[in-house]
Order: sequence, then structure tokens, then C-alpha cells
Amino acid sequence: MTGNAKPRAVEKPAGGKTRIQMENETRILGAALDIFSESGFHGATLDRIASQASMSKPNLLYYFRNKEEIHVALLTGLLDVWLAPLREIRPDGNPVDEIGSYIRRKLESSRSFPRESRLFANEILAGAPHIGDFLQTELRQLVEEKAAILQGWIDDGRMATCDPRHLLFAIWSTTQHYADFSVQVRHVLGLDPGDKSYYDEAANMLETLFLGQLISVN
Amino acid sequence: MTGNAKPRAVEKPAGGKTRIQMENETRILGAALDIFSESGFHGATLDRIASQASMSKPNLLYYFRNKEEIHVALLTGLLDVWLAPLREIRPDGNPVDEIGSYIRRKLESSRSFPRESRLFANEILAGAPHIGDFLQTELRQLVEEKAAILQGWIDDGRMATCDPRHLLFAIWSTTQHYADFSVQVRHVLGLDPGDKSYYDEAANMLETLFLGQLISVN
DNA sequence: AAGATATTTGACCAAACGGTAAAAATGATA
DNA sequence: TATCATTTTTACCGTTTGGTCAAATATCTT
Repeated sequence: MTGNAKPRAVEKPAGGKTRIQMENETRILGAALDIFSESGFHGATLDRIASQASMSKPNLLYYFRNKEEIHVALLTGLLDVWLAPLREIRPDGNPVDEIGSYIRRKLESSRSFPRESRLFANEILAGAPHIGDFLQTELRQLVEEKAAILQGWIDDGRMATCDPRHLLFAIWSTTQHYADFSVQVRHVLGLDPGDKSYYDEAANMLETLFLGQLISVN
Repeated sequence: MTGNAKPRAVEKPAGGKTRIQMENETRILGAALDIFSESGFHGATLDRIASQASMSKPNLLYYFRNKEEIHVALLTGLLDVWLAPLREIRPDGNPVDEIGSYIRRKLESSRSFPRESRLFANEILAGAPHIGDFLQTELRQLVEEKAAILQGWIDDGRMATCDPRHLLFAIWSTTQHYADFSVQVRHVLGLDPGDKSYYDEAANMLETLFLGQLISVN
């Protein structure tokens, strides 16, 4: 009989994947990232994703059970990338170096992975239906840990008194803004689509804002 | 004959609207703001909007030609609200007062109009298909105007050297973050849904960040 | 109250969409 | 090359969704 053994995520106990399987799954995920990040979950259609992946829709559904499974696969794959810059903050460093390099890492992340950033933004805007648990557990714990480091610097008088968690929010929002709201940034600055020159100006701005003194006392 | 004269946006030259017309249009727009802001354009359905407005779908379409017209009506009605805080920045003020009160106005706007903020965020994330022209003309011009004021303060040595347009971006992103990413903020802080207590902490943070010196020189 | 107009509703439709079934084609392997 | 499992395609299905139509009802005006 002509077998129809679909792989469907976890199929082989030993996780053995065919060459074709690996190739196609990455093709699909890449295409889905394009479509989801520019149209959101509901705005994206399986037909467009399949088309972007140069693949028929049923073929696509041979590798992923349904639309949501592709979306979840992208999101979960994203979380480690999202956390990576934050994890690197070290307690034994000094505020300027640690915060400065954290901001540079986050901004670089926006520049290099704008699709991922927009996917994440879409998910949060929609109420985080898929990663709510991640936010409440992993992210919250990591924030608590890193906020304690910042609080230590505050207690040592090396930083102004402020809620360190909100400082992290400020860093997230300012850096991710350049990926998520790039259309607005480009329109306001009068830049062409695809022109990412504003990232250097952004780096200067954020350094002045977070590491220097913006407003002169007088 | 039973007349079927639909109003459909601009119908009476003198813009005369019935009491029922005005009531229902605001009911529809309110319901649509709920649905669009929490599900995005494609995630929202006319049935849900109609249901939220306690109205049948055909009745809803008696007042608005189609789904997009409701969306556009909301967006265009939004733009003045969005611009209002920025317009108030005065050249004859001082940096601390002007920027400080601008931040407070924007933050207050996020607290009071989170649905509007999310609607706007969704539109930008989707590539600003409906308000691209607004961004390139009205917003850009206003930013240019206000950036000139900030540049004046920089030239007078009352502010650090930085690109004033990117300073505005930073204010937009940090303040709007609390509306657009409220789910993330609440999950990370361990707050209940609907708890907006974090806005006061945010105000302190942003004041320290933008008006004070965050990192001590040592 | 009558007549005209404005509003509301129920029934319906075509297209788009997520997803399925089974056969056909391809690739791996002995 | 024969065999079997994997991959791809064709044809299709049920549901959802944006939107229409004509009839019914309510409202307003005189």
C-alpha cells in the first residue's frame, strides 16, 4: 500500500529528519516569517506563505499540521534570540559598559532581525496569546535577576534612583521601535524604503539619552 | 415606493445628520475601536463589531460602506489626537518644562487612550497602508518644525548635542510602549489585567531618563 | 392619520480560506 | 532494478467572511 506517513512535527522518536525535510521546513519558516511579520497572523494566508516558499499549500501542510503550528514554531524559535542580549548583562561590570553594550546589542538585533521583531510586536499587541506563559515565567524571572543587578548599582550610587525594570522597558521600546515602526521613522525622516541609515543616528541618540546627560542643568 | 436612500458617509450636502445617525455612528466606531485595537484589521470581523455595537451586520453596513471605511474613519479621527501633544511644544519655553510636559502628555495619552494607541501601532506595523501620506506630509512637517525648536536649544547649549528627531522617536516609543505592550509590562511586573498602577512608576522613570542624569559620572 | 423618509432585519451569495483525501511522483535502499 | 517510504500534486470540502437585496418596520413631517 502506498504509505502516507506524515512527519508532522515529532514523528521519528530519534528526531531523525530527512534532508528534504530540513530544507523544506526552513524554507517554510522563512517564508512564513516574511508573511506573518508583514501581515500579522490573521492577515497572513497559507496560500501566500506557500507561494512565498515556492510550494503548494497541501505540501506545506505536510510539514506543519496547521497555520498556528507554523506561527508557534516561529515564536518559540524567537524567544531565545529575544532574551540573548539581556542575558549578557554582567553584575561585575560597570553601568556605562553594561547598559551601553546592552543597548547596542538590542539595536543591532533590531537592525538584523526586523522581521522577528515585528512578529514579536504583533504577538504582544494581540495580547500575547501564545507566549503569555513565557512572559510570566522565563522573561519575568530574567528581568527580576537583571533588575537586581541594576538595583545594586543604584544602591552603590553609580546610577540614579529609578525602577530598573522600567529602565529595561525603556531600552526595549526605544530599540525595537526602529524595527517595528520603521515605516514611520522612514517617512518622517524622508528616507527611501530599505534605507537603514537612521540606525547610526539612533545609536548616537540612545547613547546620549541613556549614558550621558540629555538636558543641561542651568 | 419604499425608499432605500442610504446615507453612506457623505450624503446630505449640508452634512445634516439625523439623531439616530449620529448615535449609531458613534456606537459603531466605539465598538470597532474595541475590536480593531484588540485583533487588528484582519483579525476583526464585521460580525463581532456589529455584535459589540448591539446591531445587525446589514444595519452596520447601512452606515459604513465596508469594513475598511470604518477602519479609515477611526484612523483619521485618531491623527489629531496623536498630534495634539506634540503641537503644544513652545519655542519660548525651556527644555525641562517643554520636554517634561510633552512626555507627561504623551504618557497620559497612553493611559487614557490605549485602544487608540494600539490601533495606531497596528497600522504602522502593517506598513501604514492608510496613513502613509499623513506620515510623509503632516507628521513630517510638524516634526521638522518642532525639531527646529529643540535644535535651537541645542545650539544655545541648553541640551546635549543629539538628533532632535530621534529624541522625539525615543519619547514616542517609551510612552506608547505602556499602551501597546501593556500585556508584556503587566506580565513582567506580575500585575493583574486592568491594573494600571505601573503608569506612575513609568512617569518617574521617564522623568529621570529624559530630564535627569541616569548614569553617574565617576 | 397619511404619506414620505429613514432605519432595521432576515435571507442570501460569492469569494476566500483553512484544511483533507488519495493518487501520482520522487527518492532512498537493498 | 525492484521495493518501500517519502514527498508532491490534483481535486475537493466545509466554514467563515465581507457584502447585497428586498422587504419590513420605525420615525418624522404635515
